[in-house]
Amino acid sequence: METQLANIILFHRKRSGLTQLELAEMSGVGKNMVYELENGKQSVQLDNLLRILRVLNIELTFKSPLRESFLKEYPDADC
Amino acid sequence: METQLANIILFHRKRSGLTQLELAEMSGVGKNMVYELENGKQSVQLDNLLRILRVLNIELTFKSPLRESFLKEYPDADC
DNA sequence: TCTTTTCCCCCTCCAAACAGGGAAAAACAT
DNA sequence: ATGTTTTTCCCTGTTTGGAGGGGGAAAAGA
Repeated sequence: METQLANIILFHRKRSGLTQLELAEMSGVGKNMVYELENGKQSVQLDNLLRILRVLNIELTFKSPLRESFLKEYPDADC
Repeated sequence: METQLANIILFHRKRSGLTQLELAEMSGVGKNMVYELENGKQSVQLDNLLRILRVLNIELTFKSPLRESFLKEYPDADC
């Protein structure tokens, strides 16, 4: 993840046949947001990122040593 | 994900035996950040979230229909 | 019970994110 | 090559996140 985020978004946007501007408008964010995300900017609001990922049909999930233990305690967590 | 983020962070913090303040200081963010994240606030800076996840040893990864295709084009992506 | 720790939630101030405009540059067509 | 679309990257005003402080509630521990 981390630095890959830019590539992930770019890749999915291209595959979706969207321009930066189209993706921005569909996501309800400014056009610069998409540009900046695709260029590795990390100082971005989480909810803005999530809006974009939603349009691109990308889900975030987490991995950690405690994951199994967590899922046991929160059985209906979709992550 | 999404709304679960709060639970994930709380769960991992507790298991780590850290207080909100300790986690905040170790992560290099303000004490309110941890509190807000654990209370479901989505308007949070991505890099601040990542700092906290790093301390808690939580990795983010993504899931999408294009994932396999993406990993083929970016073989050394750790996500 | 009394004490200490942790959490909740208010406040203010400052820096920074963000939107939108615009124009040059690059990419992609025809 | 010429036109068209897309991307890059300025700039500006507005908005908001976020740090730090602090007080009181709540929980934990003695």
